[in-house]
Amino acid sequence: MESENKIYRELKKRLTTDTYDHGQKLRAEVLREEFACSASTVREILFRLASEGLVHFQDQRGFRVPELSPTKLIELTHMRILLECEGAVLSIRQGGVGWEASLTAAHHKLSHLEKRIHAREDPTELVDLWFNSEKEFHQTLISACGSATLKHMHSLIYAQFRQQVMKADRRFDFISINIQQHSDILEAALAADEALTRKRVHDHLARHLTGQTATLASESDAE
Amino acid sequence: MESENKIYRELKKRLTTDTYDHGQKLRAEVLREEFACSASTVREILFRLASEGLVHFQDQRGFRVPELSPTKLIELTHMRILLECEGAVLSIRQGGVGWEASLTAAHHKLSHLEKRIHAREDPTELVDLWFNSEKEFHQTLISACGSATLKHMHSLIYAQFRQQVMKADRRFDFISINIQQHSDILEAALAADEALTRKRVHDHLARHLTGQTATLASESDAE
DNA sequence: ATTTTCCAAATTTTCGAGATTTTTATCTAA
DNA sequence: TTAGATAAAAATCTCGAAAATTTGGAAAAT
Repeated sequence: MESENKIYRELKKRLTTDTYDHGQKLRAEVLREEFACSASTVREILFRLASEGLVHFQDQRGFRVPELSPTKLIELTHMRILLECEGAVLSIRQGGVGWEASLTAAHHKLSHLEKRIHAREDPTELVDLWFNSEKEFHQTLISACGSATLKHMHSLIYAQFRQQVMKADRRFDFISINIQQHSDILEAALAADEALTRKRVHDHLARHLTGQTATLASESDAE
Repeated sequence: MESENKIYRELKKRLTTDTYDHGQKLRAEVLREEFACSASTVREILFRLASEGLVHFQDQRGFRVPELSPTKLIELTHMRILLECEGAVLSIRQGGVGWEASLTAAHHKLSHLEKRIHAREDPTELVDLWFNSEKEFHQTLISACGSATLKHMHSLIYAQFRQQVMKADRRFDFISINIQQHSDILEAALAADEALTRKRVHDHLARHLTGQTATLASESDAE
């Protein structure tokens, strides 16, 4: 009987880091057993995740991991660009030295990790670390925007975005480009160049705007 | 035993149109009785509304209508400006004649209603109609943006915004200014003037950015 | 061979009661 | 009188089982 919040976090993590397949059914009975709690508790958590967009709910037909959707990914990317540009610019204006320090720190950790990934043959073990570091960097970028609402919206969008790309991102085809882009964003932000920051955030995310999901490898065998 | 979705919609309506007071406790037992369903069903719906930000949940302490918060209102207004400007500009680019027609229609209905309100001594009966028309106009404004995600985010923000101002808006102190501003937005949008549309959307919402909630009248007696 | 109908199994949804926690009221001591 | 502790009351949370719905497959009909 784990604490409800623990189960929520564990499920959210699974839903955004490749444990489940897109389209897979989430049977309440199975999860109930796995987490040693009642079906109602699982149901409650699944509803919560459903209204965050991380699981798909259909009346009388239960819960599923949302399908891969190129359209959805493009929309989520647009929203990320909109929110992160706005948040970054506001942070530049209001953040001060404390924000610059934490952004530098977040970038340093991310950069270090990305270089390790780049050097490795098989970076599988580092995937989870990367998910966390990359998220932290982007969250820090907008952390001084002054709006809890904007940050909350961003975290909702980011989680759904992550869910859409969780399979593809595991291969790190883009890692060397990414290292450069993260540095570029840091540079522009520290220089307090608002227009340049916007451009670089946009460019960083632009590769998801094409519609080609780049999902070649393992196919998702639903159910 | 009403259908779950019906209860959800009814509760959402109450939460955004003045039926409840800010800070009021939402006792599961009371609602259970009122809607003739089980406590678990009510609980489920309240959780759903909680993750939309329309009710406040505290572990072991139940659910409440969120408190009035000037800060929150400012943040929500910023988000509305951000989302509506983006959505309107995209709609201008992609909408075509169909969109222009429906925006004109939505404005016509809203305008007609606002003139009736302006003419009346006591517009109380028209409040609910206005809530719907005003919402429809702003939703139509962004309806051709091409992003279901953006529209969904906007509807989340709009509902919370409405909840924050539901008491103050009932008095319609602003109605004559509003009539003009809605016309101005329509005009700029039909002229496909992106910058002007942005400015006018901003100006329309700017009165909520000051922090003065203008809550003089009835005080919210919690509990 | 294909479609339709119907039944049984599996899954989801609702429910009310018992366990746990918070809140309120009362009592005692400083 | 105030503060703290204790007990009673009220509310929330968890749970498993009953009710309702969907799904899968066999039998019947086209």
